[in-house]
Order: sequence, then C-alpha cells, then structure tokens
Amino acid sequence: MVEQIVAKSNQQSPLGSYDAQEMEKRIYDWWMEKQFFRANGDTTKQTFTIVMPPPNVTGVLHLGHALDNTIQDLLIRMRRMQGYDALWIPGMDHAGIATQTRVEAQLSKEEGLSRHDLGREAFVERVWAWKEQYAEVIRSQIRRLGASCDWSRERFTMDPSLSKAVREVFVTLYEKGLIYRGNYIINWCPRCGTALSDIEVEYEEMNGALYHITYPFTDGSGSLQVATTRPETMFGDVAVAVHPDDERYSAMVGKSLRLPFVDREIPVIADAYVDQEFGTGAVKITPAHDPNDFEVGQRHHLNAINVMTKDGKLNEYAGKFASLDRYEARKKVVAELEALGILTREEHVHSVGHCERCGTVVEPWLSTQWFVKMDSLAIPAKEVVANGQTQFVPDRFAKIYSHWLDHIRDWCISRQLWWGHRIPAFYCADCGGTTVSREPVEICSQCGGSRVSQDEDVLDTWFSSALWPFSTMGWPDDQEGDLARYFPTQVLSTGFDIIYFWVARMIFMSLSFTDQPPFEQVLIHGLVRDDQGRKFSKSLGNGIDPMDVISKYSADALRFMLVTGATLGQDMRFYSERVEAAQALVTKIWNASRFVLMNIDANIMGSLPPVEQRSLADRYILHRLHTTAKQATEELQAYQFAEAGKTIYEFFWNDFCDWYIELAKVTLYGEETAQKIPTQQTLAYVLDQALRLLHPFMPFVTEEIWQALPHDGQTIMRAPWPEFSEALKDEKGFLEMTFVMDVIRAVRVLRHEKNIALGKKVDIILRPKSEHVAVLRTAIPYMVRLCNPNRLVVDATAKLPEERLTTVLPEVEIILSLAGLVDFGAEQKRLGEERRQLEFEVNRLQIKLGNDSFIAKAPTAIVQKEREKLEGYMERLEKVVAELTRLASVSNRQSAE
RNA sequence: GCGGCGGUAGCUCAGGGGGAGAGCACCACCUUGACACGGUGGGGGUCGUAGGUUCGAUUCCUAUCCGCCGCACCA
Repeated sequence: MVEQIVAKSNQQSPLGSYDAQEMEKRIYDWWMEKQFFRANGDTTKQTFTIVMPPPNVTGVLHLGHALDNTIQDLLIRMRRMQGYDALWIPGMDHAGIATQTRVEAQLSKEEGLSRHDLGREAFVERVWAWKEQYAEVIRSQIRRLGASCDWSRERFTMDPSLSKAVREVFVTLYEKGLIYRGNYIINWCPRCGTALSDIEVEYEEMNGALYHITYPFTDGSGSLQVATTRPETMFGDVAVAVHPDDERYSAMVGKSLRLPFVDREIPVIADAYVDQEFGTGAVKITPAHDPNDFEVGQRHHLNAINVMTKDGKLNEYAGKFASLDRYEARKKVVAELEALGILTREEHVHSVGHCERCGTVVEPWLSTQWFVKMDSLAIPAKEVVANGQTQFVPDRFAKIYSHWLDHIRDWCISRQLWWGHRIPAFYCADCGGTTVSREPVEICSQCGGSRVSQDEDVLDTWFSSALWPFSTMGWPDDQEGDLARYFPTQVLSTGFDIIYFWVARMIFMSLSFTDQPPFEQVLIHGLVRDDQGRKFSKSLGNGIDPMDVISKYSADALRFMLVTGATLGQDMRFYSERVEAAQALVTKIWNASRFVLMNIDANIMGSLPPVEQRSLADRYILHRLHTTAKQATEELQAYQFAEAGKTIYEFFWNDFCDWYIELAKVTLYGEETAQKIPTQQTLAYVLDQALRLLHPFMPFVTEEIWQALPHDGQTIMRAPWPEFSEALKDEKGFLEMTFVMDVIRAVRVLRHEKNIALGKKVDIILRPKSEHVAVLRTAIPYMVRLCNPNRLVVDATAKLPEERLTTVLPEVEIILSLAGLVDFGAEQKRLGEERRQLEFEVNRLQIKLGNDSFIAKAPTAIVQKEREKLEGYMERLEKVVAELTRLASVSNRQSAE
C-alpha cells in the first residue's frame, strides 16, 4: 500500500537564499561545538592519520596553504565517511629566523630598539606574544577553509612536550656520535647573524668579475697570477694552489709568494682540485672563506685565517682595510691593486649564494657550530623510499629525494638566534668540558665544577619540524596513547619545495627514533601561481589572500577550484574566473536542492523505491549515481582530485540536473499519482548520495543542504560514504534511457536547425527497429515534455507524410512532419551534408577493415567494434540516401508542375 | 654539465595506442512553475617539430625547438 502523496510544488523550501559567509561560519562553529573533528579512538575502526604541515607563526596563510589544507581535509573527510577513525593533527611551527626577524623589524619600527637593547629574556617574551597573536589569526584562517582537523590535539613546535622531544633526540644522537660540534666552514648570513644549513642558501647567477692578481715570489724570481672573484678575502690567503700536472707551474711549487698589503709569505702548493683550464690555473687558498679552499687547507695542514666579522666586515687581519664592509673593501682593494698595476679584471658570470630568508649574500665562514652527521642516517631513509614503504605521489619526486640523500653533507643545526630550542649543551668555565644533557646542568660532568653555562645558540627550526609526526603524538613520554594508535601516519601532503627541508628529515628522524617511516605516502603538489604564471611575492605585490577569495565567493568554491585546478605535482594558475565557475557549481547544487526539497513530501526518506516501481529515468540516474560513486572513489583514492571533481561535477550537473530533474517533472507535475512517490524517493536518495560525494570538496554547502533533507544521523561528516553496489547496477536501464535521450536530443537538434522553436508543436514520428518500440513507447511522456510534439507516433511502419524532415540515428528514424513548412531544397542540402559525413565514416571504416593486418593483429574486440560501427553507419547512410532520392523526385515533380 | 616538468580549442587545464574533452570566452535561440551563477543548440584543435616502433600514434621511443624548475660546478 503506497500512500498517495501529492507533491506540493508551491511548498516553501526549507532552504532560503544562499549566503555563504553566514552559513559557513555557523556550520563550522556547530561542527566545533559538536566535536565532530575529534578522532574518537574507536578501536573497532581502522585509523587514518595526517599531520598538518605546521604553518609558520610569522603571519598569514597564502593560497599554497589553502591548497595543501584542502587536499588534506578532502582525504580526511572521505576516510572519516568511509568509517575510519580519522585523525588530522593541526599545529604551527615557531619558524626561528623568520619569526625572530619579523619581531625584530616590528621592534625596530615601533620602538627603535634592537633585540640587544631588550635583552634575550625580554625579547623572547615579545616573540611569544607575537606567536600568540598570529597563532590565533592562523587558526581562524584554517577554520574558514573548513578544515576538519582535531583542534583538541593542536601542537606547537615549542610546546613543552615537543621541546622535550627535541632534547631527547639531540642528546641521543650526541650519545651515538651522530651530533658533533666543530670548527668548520658554514654558510653565514651577515644580516641575520646566524649560520645556515646548505639548503637554506639559494644560488643565483650574477654578473661579477674575475680578477687576476699578481703575487710576487719572495726570492725575487718573478711572480704568479691568481684568479679570484673575491679579492677582498686575500688577507686570509694562506697558499696558492696549482694543479700537480700543470707544467706552467711545476717549477714553482714549493716556492713562496709575498701577499700584497700584508706582506705575509705563502707557499705555492700542488693540489688536484685546481682546474688548469680555469682562470690562470693558480688559485689563492683562503680556507676560512671558501668551502673548497677549506678542504685544500685541511689536506695541506694549512692555517685558516678568518678575516671577517659576524656582520660581514673585514677584521684586523685586513690591516688598513679593517672594519670596511666586504663590498666596500672589495672596491678599495681592487682600486689599490690596480694602482699598483698588479690587477686586471674580466667580466664573469657566476652563481652567488643568498640567504633564503632575507636575500643577503651569504658568507662562507669558519666558525664553531653543531652538526648532524648524515651519512648513516641517510641510508635507511633512502631505503624506505627505494623499497616502496614510503611512496611519493607523483613518484618522480622520489628521484629528487634520493638524489639529495645520495649527495648529502652534514647538517649544520646551530643557529645564532634567540627564538628556538636552546641547544642542550653546557660548557664548563673551569675545565672547558662539554656536558650534553636532557636536563638543565648545574655541575660539570667532567670536573664537578659549578661554573657551567648553556650554549647560547638555538637549533635549526627544521630540527624540531623533523620530529613533528611523532612528537605531536606524545613521543617520548607517552608512547602508548596516540603514538601507538595513530603512528605511522598514512599521508603527508606538501609542496615540492620542502622535500629536503622537511620530508627527508622527518623520514630519517622517524626511522631513527620509532623504527618506522612516518607516513605511507607523500603527496607532492605544485605551486599556486598568479594568472600570469608568476610566483606570488611581496616585491611583485601580486599576492592573493585566500580569505579575500572566501569573502567574495565561498570557501566551498575556493576549495573546489584549488583541488580541481591541476594534476598533483603540477603548478597551477589562480584565475578568479575559475573560482566563479566553482561557485556556479555551488549555486547549482543549492538550487537543485531547493527544487528537490520543494517537491518531496516531508515523510519521504532518502530510501530507494522498490525495483518494480522505478521508472526508466529512475533506473538511469541510479545506475549513473553508482558508477559515479565507484569512479570518483577510485579516483580520490588514487589522489586524482581533479578527475574525481570532474566526475562528480558531470554527474551532478549533466545527469542529475539537466536530465533527471527535467524527467522527474514529468511525474511530479503529471496526473499519474502512483509514480510520484518513487520519483520523490529517487530524487531524495540521489541528492543525498551526491551530497556525500561532494562533501569532501565542499563541506559547508553539502552539510547545510543535507540538514534540510530528511536524513539519518547528526551530520553528513559522518554519513557513510556512497558505496558502489552491484544491486543498483542497471546497465539495461541506463542504455535504454540513453537511447531515449539520444532521440530527444536529435529532435531538438532538428528543430534548432530548422528554426522551429520548442514552443511550437510539431508531429513527431519515430520509426525504430522493432526491439526499441517498447522502450520508446514507455518514454512517450518524457518526449512529450522535452520535445513538445503535437502528435507522437512510435511505429516502425508508420506512414509518412510528404512534407517531412528526417534524421537517422543508428536504431531509429526520426521524422518531423509539418505541412507547408518544409523547404525541400534546404532539406536536400542538409541531408546531403549528413550523407557526406556518413560516407566519410563508411569509407574510413571500410579501408580500416579491409586492411588484413588490422584484422589479423588488432584485438578482436576492437575489430568487432569497428565492424558494428561500420554497419551502423551503412544503415544510416542507406536511409539517408533513400530520403534524398525521395526528395529529389519530389522537387523534380514540383519543378515539373 | 646532470636530471625533471610542461608545450592539446581564443584562455586555463584534463586525458591518454583504436578519428580528441571540460570550464571560461564566443555565436544563435529561450525570462519553461530549482537555478540567467540558468536552459537548448552551435562554431572552434593537422594534440610544439622531425623521425621511429606499431595493423593503427595526439598517446610509446629517439632527436630537436620553446618555456619552466631542481641539482652540481664556477678561483
């Protein structure tokens, strides 16, 4: 017994007008209040975990963060709906140099003070205040994006427990001999006043000069010319090197040269490092200011003379040039050497290292720093990627990763900053001993003296970031809770620019301290660029604030645009037109949902109508829904976000809105009441399921609509993900409806070509092959609504009127009849064109099928398919030719009259 | 120098051995009771170039040109 319910077409929709800003805020607040983001620890469920790459507390999020977070949220939401205990850990990074620099700039601007004026303790307090302020800004931005991360587990790299992890790792590595302190040449940023690691230096090609300087021999036997780009470092020269095989210089090896200005005697040495072809073939050796020279110096047991101060000025070793800035000094040195007639110059392009943070030219500088010994750590890190335990997506990034590890050098981890994790090393003023300790040290471990002080420096920010996947889960203190349950994580999503900085380091640290790689898959996405393909940068002023985009459109639209804007690993351009297109989809979903809500009765649940009550259109849309769910799920699980977005988009817009809703109107607005309930049920069911598929892309609008629909459960966030069910597969219904749709489309095309407006009724005669008669008769109500016939005849042997328009589909002839309106000449021309095209296809296929090697070698399925195509074309051609023949005789008769 | 990515419709991008797709833009018609951020139709591409493999190449291979990006060297 089916209760008769009449659709109330004038019923007020529970959905009002679409107001993204109000709605998105309200829904996010509600989600938070209900704690839907919390991983619940349900042990009957499998876990799915992502740690969010912690944004720097320096400032605001950009579109790259928005993309990264959307990808993660998409995955987390899908997995949560699939029944996983999904955990997404948010947090922030203290970003040592960057944050300190920002606070220093603010301090200088607002109070005219330097950090030294304030003192370390007071300055660090300022940075904490800054951190609190920006952390809140960043949190609110992440929320506006709709991120369903577990805020109850938010972490900061300088939280006490994470700081403890840092000390634990440092001390352990030290004890294993993998962390050491030493006097080595490092990259120094004179502006930031700190050491940098190799990867914090960015090389840039610059126009410079290669200077040839003549150094005289001390014995008066002439001179030797060296070539250098950095004459100002000559005060640190301790030798001149030539290649051992270089005959020009072989007699000079072992002799002494006199260094101009400072009159120091330096030897000529032979070292294979020298390239005979370059410059003069003689290199001045300055171990304190060039990494290669440093090595040469070590090999030859030469002293290293540091001639520069921390801020990039020459020191007392430079004699009268002391206290000059390095570039000022270069000018003066060059001028004086020129005046002495012992310098010449040639133009020279070379690459110069710059500080990644501030752009200052870095100085290779000899100083005492802490290092991580990398060779042994790199081996397992390479191995887990090589053996597939950890996969990069796209996998080409694995090569970049491995290449880096193959050529890795020790990691300089000390930074001469105040903001960060203070190095847990303590030095004794009495015995000079070093104590490295997890806890504060009062007494020297070596001499028992009490005059100990902690190392002034802090650790590289990336040292703590490297521990993020496990330090956020309670390591080292709590290894039974989250760590045991949620580690290792499943996916990491990040940009290719931090594969070395972060991804590689997390992998080797996790392997060292948890014996597991930190994630199964690493998704690498490209950069978001501006509409001209340029990087966003402050200097270009082309930045786009994602929050502005959300304010103008919606987070749902921004998310959809970002995540469908490019293939993973590929850069994308940001076009507001594309956000508009995404917004159009959001609006379309909204409006279609309003239609559904207006047309279903209150007690219609989103359950399916019984099979026997389903109309052809119902069967069609259900089949499409389930193939869409299958395809989209596969695509999402393969991280093909753009493809998945497109799959769902096409289903929703083309199949559901353009076709199904229009077909549903036939029953909803029709007289046949028995069909109304199944139609309503189908509408509600399909919309519900489609919203679930869309939810990871556009969480807000889907939640809002889902709440308005009849539903089970509290939130769409935890509604089960649509599964592809074989029971709903209905290939036959799908093909039959598709056939009907082709007929409808053909009628519309014909009407359009002949300028017969849809409002004008015409007689329509369909002459299908006998096996299609039943389907077409069933579909008469659809065709009545969508083709607007005066009279509609479905009959393979229908008698045809003289005045008619014909179009031939593979299995059916379509005839429009309209007395007095047919232009026989124009019709001949139109069908002539149709014939031409059909002949072209027939010809093409005949050639193909006439090719013996095609028949012999192509897969039989392909051959079969081509044969069927040929058959179809030939049948159609035959009918078109017949109609043309008829038209010819009619027009002959007419002209004869 | 080594390696990678990209070159497909006017624009932005998918796709990928069996006569090429989407969005936007464009043209025509349509204010039909969810939606003009809409509907119905339509035009538009020798898939960078040249070879090769193949029955068949836009897709695979090689070379080449153009654009972009890593890495290394650079006295």
